[in-house]
Parts: sequence; C-alpha cells; structure tokens
Amino acid sequence: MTDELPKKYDHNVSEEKIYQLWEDSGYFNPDNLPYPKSAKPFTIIMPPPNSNGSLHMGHAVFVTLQDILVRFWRMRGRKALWLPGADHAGFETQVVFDKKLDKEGRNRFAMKREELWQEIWNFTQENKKVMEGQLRKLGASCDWSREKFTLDPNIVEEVQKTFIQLYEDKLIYRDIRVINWCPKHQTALSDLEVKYVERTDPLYYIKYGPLTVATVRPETKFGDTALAVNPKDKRYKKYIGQEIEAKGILGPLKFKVIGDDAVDPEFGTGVVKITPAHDANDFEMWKRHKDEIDGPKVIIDERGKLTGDVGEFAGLKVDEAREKVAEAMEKIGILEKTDTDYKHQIATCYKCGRTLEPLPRDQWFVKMEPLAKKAIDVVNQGKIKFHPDRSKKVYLHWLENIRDWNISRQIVWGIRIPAWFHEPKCIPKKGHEDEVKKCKEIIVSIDKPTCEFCDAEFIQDPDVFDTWFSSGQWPFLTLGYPDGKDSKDFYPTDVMETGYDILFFWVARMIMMGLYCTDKIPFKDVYLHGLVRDKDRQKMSKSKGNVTDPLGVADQYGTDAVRMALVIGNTAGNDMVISEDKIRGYRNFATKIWNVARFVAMYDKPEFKNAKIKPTDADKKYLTEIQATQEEITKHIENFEFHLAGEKIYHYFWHTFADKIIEEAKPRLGGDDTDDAAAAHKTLREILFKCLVILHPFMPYVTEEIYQTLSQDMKTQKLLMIEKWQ
RNA sequence: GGACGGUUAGCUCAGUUGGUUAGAGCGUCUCGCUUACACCGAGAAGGCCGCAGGUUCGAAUCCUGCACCGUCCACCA
Repeated sequence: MTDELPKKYDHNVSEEKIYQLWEDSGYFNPDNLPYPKSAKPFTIIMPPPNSNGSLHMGHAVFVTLQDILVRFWRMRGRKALWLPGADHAGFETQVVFDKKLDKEGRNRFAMKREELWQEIWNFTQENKKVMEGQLRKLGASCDWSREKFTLDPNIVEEVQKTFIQLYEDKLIYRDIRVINWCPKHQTALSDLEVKYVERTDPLYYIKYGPLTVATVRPETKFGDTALAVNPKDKRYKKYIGQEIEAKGILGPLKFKVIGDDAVDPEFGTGVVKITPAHDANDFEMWKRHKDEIDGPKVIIDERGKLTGDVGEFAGLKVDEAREKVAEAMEKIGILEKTDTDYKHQIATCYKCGRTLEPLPRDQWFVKMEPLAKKAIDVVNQGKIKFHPDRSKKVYLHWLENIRDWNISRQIVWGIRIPAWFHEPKCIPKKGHEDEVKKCKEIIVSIDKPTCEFCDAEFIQDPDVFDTWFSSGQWPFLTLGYPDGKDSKDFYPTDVMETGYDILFFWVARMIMMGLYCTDKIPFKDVYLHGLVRDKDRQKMSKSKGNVTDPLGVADQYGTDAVRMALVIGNTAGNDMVISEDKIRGYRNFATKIWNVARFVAMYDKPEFKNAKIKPTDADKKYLTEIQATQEEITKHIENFEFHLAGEKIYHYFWHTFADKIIEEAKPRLGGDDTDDAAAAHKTLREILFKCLVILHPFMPYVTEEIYQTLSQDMKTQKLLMIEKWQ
C-alpha cells in the first residue's frame, strides 16, 4: 500500500469523493469502458422512479440489487449499461399534486389546463433533481448521459405513434362502457387500479310489483330499465317477456322482465334490477337484450351525486341518497325487509379509498387478447425467466384471463391521446353547401387534422394515457427504438428488476408492448423483489410514519452498510424487514473491512520486497479456498441469489479471513524469518485483493477507497470498479 | 370462489439436488484493552424445524390432510 489509511473509515468523506471519481472516469457509460470491441453488452433499464417525491427504502432495494448486477457484470468484462430515468407517473403525480393544491386552498378543476401542466412540470423537475442526487448517494453506477424522462419529446412522440399503430391494427378501439370512476379524482381507472375491500352494508329487499329484488344500492333504482331472472329459474319463468307494473317513489313504473344466465338464482330473491348506467354487469346485460329493454339512464354524475330524473333526491350524494330512498320506499310500502349485516366486496379507488362509481363513458381500450397471447408464449417457451419462478404462474394466470385495458385518463398530467373529434356540427365549405356529409367523427393523428368535407374543426381528445401505457414501452423507448444505435447494441436488455407489486401493471405490459412494437422480448430475466417492511412487519408508508429514509440512514451508517442490509436476508419475491440494528451490524462490517486493510498495510514493509517467498501449504490452501469461495459467489449472483452471495463473502471475510487467517499469520509476520513473514504477508495481500473485488458490487465505497491506496503492483486498473472479477 | 406464499433459536431470516451433532445477524450471559478493529476478540446458553399422517435405511427438505397468518386474482346484485 502506498497511502496511509486513516485510523477510522469516514463514509461521509469517502462517498462523495469516490462517486465523483467514478463519474469522472466515464465508465458508467459502457462506450468508454476499456474493453475490447467484441465485449458483450449487459443492459438493465432502471425502473423509472415516480417524479413526485423522493426515494424511499423500496427504491434503495432496487438500486442495490441492480447496482450489484451491473457492477458484477462490468467487472466480468461486459459493456454494462444501466440506464436511469424518471416517470411522470400521471395519475399518481396528479394525486400528490392535488393534495399540495388542497393545502394551498386551490383546486385543479378550477385551473387552466396549460397553467396546471406547467406547475406540475416544475414540481416534477424539482423532484427529479433531488432523486438524481439520491441515486448518486446510493452509489448507483448508471449512465447519466443516457438518462430519460417519460415526457421527453421524442418519447412522447413514439408513445403516440404506438397508439396510432395499434389503432390502425384494430387493437385499439373507442367504446362506451361502464367504467371505474373515482368521484374524488374524477377520472376513470383501469381494473388494476381498483381495490376491492370487504364491507358490511344493508341489503334491501324491494318490491317490484309481484317480484322482489335484493340490492345494496336502492338509490340507483331511478336508473332501472328492466328486471332480470335466470331463465332456468322455475319460480320466475312465467314472467320472462312480461311487463310488470310496480309502485315507485316518483309514481307508477313499468318494467320488462328478461331472462339471462348471468342471474344467480341462489342470490337474494333470484330477481335482479337492471341499471345499465350504473352497474357494469347490468350494462352488459342490456347489451345482450338491446332490442327488448331501454339502455343506460344516467342518474349519478361524475361527482357521485344524484342527478336527472330523481325527484327530490337530486343533488344528494350517493350515500345520503341511499338512506333517504330507503325511507321513502318504506313510506310507500315497497321496502319488504332489510338485512343489515350483508358482507360484500366493494370497489374502491386504490389511492383515496373512495367507493368507485361505475359510470358509462366513452374511452379508449386496448384489445388485449392478441397481445397477451404472444406474451404467454414467450414465457412458456422459456425465453423470459422469472425469479422467483413461481411468479410465472401468477403472470400466466393474469394474462390468460386478461380483459381489455382502458387507457384513457381524465387528468391533465400525462401524454395527450393523439385523437381528434370532429366538431359536432358540420360547417359546409363555401360553394359546397349541398354536398353530402362524409365527415369522419374521429381521426387519430399526432397533428391536428382538417376535415376533407367541411370547414368544421377537429378538437383534440382532452384525455391523457394511463401512465403504464408509456412505461410499458420503456425498455425500447429509452434505447431510441427503432432507429437509435443503442437499440441495436443494447436491446433486448438482460434483466428487468422491479417489485412484484407491479408484475401486471408494468412487467406484463412491457412484455406485451415490447413484443408488439419490436417483435422481440424486452428482457431475458425478470427479478422481482419484495416490499420493505419495518421491524414490526408493517408496510412502510408515509401516512403510518414508519418510513426509514434510506438517505438518512446512509448518512448515519454509510451507504455500504445500508446496501448490505438490504441484500442479506432478501430473497426473490419475498418481503423483507429492515431495521436500524441490521444496518448498524453492516456498518460494523464496513469498519472491519477497513481495519483488515489497515492491518495488512501495516506490514507493507520495504524489506519484504527482496524476500525469497516460499508459500507454505497453509498459504496455498488459503488461496485455493478464497478461489473456491469466489466461484460459489459467482454462481450465486448468476443465479440471482444475491442474499447467499452477500452472506458468503461476509462470513468468509470476517470469520475466515479476519478471525482465522490473519490471526494465524500474526506470529509469522512478527517472527524473525523475514522470508516467511513476507510469504505470509503476500498471502494476506492476495486474499484482501480478492475480497475487495468480490465485495465491490455489494459495498462499492469502502472497497474502492481501500483499493485507491493499494500499491501499483497489486492492482491492474485505476479503479476497482473496472478491476477484473477473476 | 380460485391461486400463491409463510409458519425453523427471544427477534429478523438462511437452509441449494432429502444424508452424519439444524445455520447467520441482532439480542442475552461469561470472560478478555493479546501486533488492525470494543463499530472488537474468545466462549456459552437457547430450536419435539406449525399440527397430524405417509413415502424412505434416513425428511426442516418429498407426498396428503388440517390449522393459523399474509398476499394476489375474480363482473355475484
């Protein structure tokens, strides 16, 4: 060793300096690596963190695992690219920003689109900057020169082109459906964004003339257009096709009774009221019986209040209306009975927990089946592997039962859907007043179209895409697909590492979109990590106040300690627990590494230079042992068993190298036989060097700091980061 | 209603293809400032490996059933 190692390792001094050293070297960019042209690439696209806050422990997990992979493969001679990015995170960011506005006494519904957009833009840019700093602090060896944002102009353009392509391929259609509507956020949500929770509600039995219907939503009765029974139900067979008369709150009613297999004779009374505007099942039933019964009759608005033909109940919120309607029914004697303890699942908004209001709306849908089929095939053929393996089953099950995807969102923050609606009225061109109208109602295009047949204007769809529509294309968009050089060099990527909670949201969509757009799998391996929980096994969340700030503990104990604590005991697909105690334990390990290096450096004596070194049998044994240990660790990392790799090197370094090998070397080092002392020292130096290499992907900072002080004859590179793994 | 995961030392978790006294970290206890490290070292205590069957010469590990905890999926009003 050349430079003196200070008595104590001060991570706060080292980390910033070392990161700067790495970044200045340019080696985060694979193009700059001093590797032969023939070197194979290794690519990971970073899951872009949402640009609406700062990084939490979950992010620290992915940074650690991905950085281990990237550093490992870089040291093994691959042109390693880890491409960072940030996600505009449409709805999620809108929600966060709504809260911010709320605190300031403002409201997005009262703001101009452009104004709101600009404010959110500034907000996300600030967050993005903070996050970039945090990623650096965590030691992320990613290529900043290739950083992307989901709203970069070229990304937006490609996303819109994909939409147009899908539309032309008839894989996107616009249709009216009863969709999941959040009355608080006033936007549609996809099926995945619906959280079902169990609730106990009264089940009302309402008389419809000779029949009785059981329902939890009496307030929707103003939107009823028919009654339905199961055609096989003997009790009610005779009513099918009949029109029955019923007493209603606002006067007498007449309903046709239809027969439909969807009605479960076992439930309630076996008779269902059909409210096509406010229940997805009823809507579907109406579609099957279009000629017989009336369609949607809207009586609930987008704020969840009663509206239209509802008499005195107009303006009431759904919940209030429910009780009042029940009272009114009681009064006129059509409420037969009420079961008060009916347990059922209700659909709620996964963000605010409000009960969703099913509403009929025109939306853009992606036809999923053809896309899903290919995504199923590639996994069945083993072209994409999952870690843990069991995730594959979960993935396949979801894809095999996939439903069409609503990608329209009624918010401002997102990529605008490139669809244009013809103004309701045609404005005939001068001199062509009597020409037959052939105007297209909808044109899908990036630029504003003009009408061939009249002077009316096209107005762009105000909606934006579901964020996952763009992030689903992330692996190839970030690499400049289709024309970019990077997409030729680095696509398909190698590993997708992310949380199991977004297996459907993201991973499945990336596979489908990747196959559709590029005809290639976007990545070969999927590694899914679990959620980080606190020491009481609670999910960490800001609202619970149990979040450990990864940057805070990194400041206190060092990034290396945090990283190690996040690797060990963390198995694929399983949640993990992190506590300060654990981090402290690995801080101690970092100190141990430091002191071992100091000890070895202590004996870096000039007189050893000329010694005749004859390794003893023990020396030879130790060197084979570390060799074997390294091989095992290599296998573990290749198999995505980071926890085993981490444990192994930890155990070896502390309890074999420090506790045994060094202790046994002490008498030799201090003995009179200079040649033997030199031999012992050489063995220690070689083992230390190996350990630094092996430890580097896990604990990059201490190891690099020590490496920088090693004498030239020990190292082959300027940086440990690009030292050869073997 | 389906599917999946967990159940191993006080706590948090490992345990590779079934094989001799079941491992680690933290915690606890007892010693110890011996040539780096007290953010340390030496040593110790602590486990019918959820329950009940089965396969096997042999099971924490494979099979069946059950229990409890957790998660995901599902258009039953």
